[in-house]
Amino acid sequence: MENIVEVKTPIYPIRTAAKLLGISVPTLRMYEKEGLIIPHKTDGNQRIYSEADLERLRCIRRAISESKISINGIKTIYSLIPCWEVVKCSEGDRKVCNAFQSHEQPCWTFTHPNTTCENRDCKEC
Amino acid sequence: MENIVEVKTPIYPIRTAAKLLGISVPTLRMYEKEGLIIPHKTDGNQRIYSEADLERLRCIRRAISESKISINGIKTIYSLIPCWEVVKCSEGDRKVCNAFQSHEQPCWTFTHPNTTCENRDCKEC
DNA sequence: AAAAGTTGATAACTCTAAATATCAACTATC
DNA sequence: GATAGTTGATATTTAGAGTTATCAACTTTT
Repeated sequence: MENIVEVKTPIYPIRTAAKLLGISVPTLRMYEKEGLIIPHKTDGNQRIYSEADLERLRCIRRAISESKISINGIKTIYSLIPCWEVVKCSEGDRKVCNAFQSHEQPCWTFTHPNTTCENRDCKEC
Repeated sequence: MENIVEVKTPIYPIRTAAKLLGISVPTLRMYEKEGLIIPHKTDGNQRIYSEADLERLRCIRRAISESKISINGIKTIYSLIPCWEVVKCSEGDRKVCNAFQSHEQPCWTFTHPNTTCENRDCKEC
């Protein structure tokens, strides 16, 4: 448990994260714009990445550079994850869930007003 | 039932299929090489496409041109389809199934020796 | 058996997705 | 308050995926 808390703690500013990943800052911001990652932000609206974020980004990087999967492909793959099976949300929740039927975007890019998922955090590699 | 048989009947030679899809013959052959489609072949090893093949290819075409999903992305998406849930194959079958664990290629690009799937035909859009 | 269409393989081309560079305005740090 | 780093937005570059062209050998059709 200790461990899980630690890897999720936001510590790296964008420049450091970029350096650790071997990519540029604009690229990192672009991944966020595409909805592939959602880092923590400071009160002043600056991004801070956790160790878990970096791991997720390494996974994305591998998909792009090695597996030759396009960003839209990754988005679609993420959107195929049936998060409702993981979360076991209610029938009622599903009816108002925007993510339940789309395959264009990962579930976490949608808003989940008034559902079990409101503050959840999904992922997969 | 009649209908299903009809759409699966191979009728179009490659040139016709290419024209109907608005793409070139080499492209069509490339999709096959990538494992996205497996058309019927004549005794003389020439491809013949069914109406169902064309529909599948239109789906692939949309994924590439409109959704901007790379071919490797499509392959991965196809490989994520849990065919074993559709087919309800046995535990024994799964143990010898090459497709059961990989996410690099669609299940139908693997050989299925001595399993329920031996002569099956999967798809999704 | 001649004409039209096919095969697989290789080489060449064309786009455009992905990455980067650059900017003025803002935030953090010392 | 000055230096370093950030933000979002736009413009530019580039690497290579996707497509097409071309080939001699083969198949189909008439």
